[in-house]
Amino acid sequence: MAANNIKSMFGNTVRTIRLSMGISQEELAFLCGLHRTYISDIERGTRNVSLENIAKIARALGVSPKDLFDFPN
Amino acid sequence: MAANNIKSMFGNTVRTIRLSMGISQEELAFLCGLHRTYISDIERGTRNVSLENIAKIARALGVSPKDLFDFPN
DNA sequence: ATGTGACTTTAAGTCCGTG
DNA sequence: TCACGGACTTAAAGTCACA
Repeated sequence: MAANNIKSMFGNTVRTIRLSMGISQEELAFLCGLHRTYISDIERGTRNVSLENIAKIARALGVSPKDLFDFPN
Repeated sequence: MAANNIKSMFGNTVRTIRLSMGISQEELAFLCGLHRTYISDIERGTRNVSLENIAKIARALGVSPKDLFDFPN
């Protein structure tokens, strides 16, 4: 898993925060108002998420959008 | 102009950094490998930019992606 | 040098399912 | 509970002419 692209790094960050909250992908999907398969894809780094969904995910995770980009560049 | 949505805030941040570099939208577009009018749309907050283009823009501006989200939630 | 509406092509995002 | 696929629908990507 080459995690050196923005989609993978974003997905890994989402997964890490979600697991730290102790919730499932389905629960996060519900909190975001997004589809469960979409969250799965995002965490695996296969989706090119756009701004409004980044905001929804950040809100659902209780962080600010920039926290989802807090990986070593 | 509700600047309290993520597209507008992202666009404003891009514009601020671009202007601090003293370059035009056309020059930024060239550095990004994106279209001039697309950059214009982004800065005005009318485009729902996705991860890969966020990465291109950050690279062109010489910042990390999270710097483009450095606004108060 | 930039804003904007219109447009076509591509990919985002949904929803059905399976092991 | 999640990865993954197929088949969709909607929206983003990308381009243009003109103000």
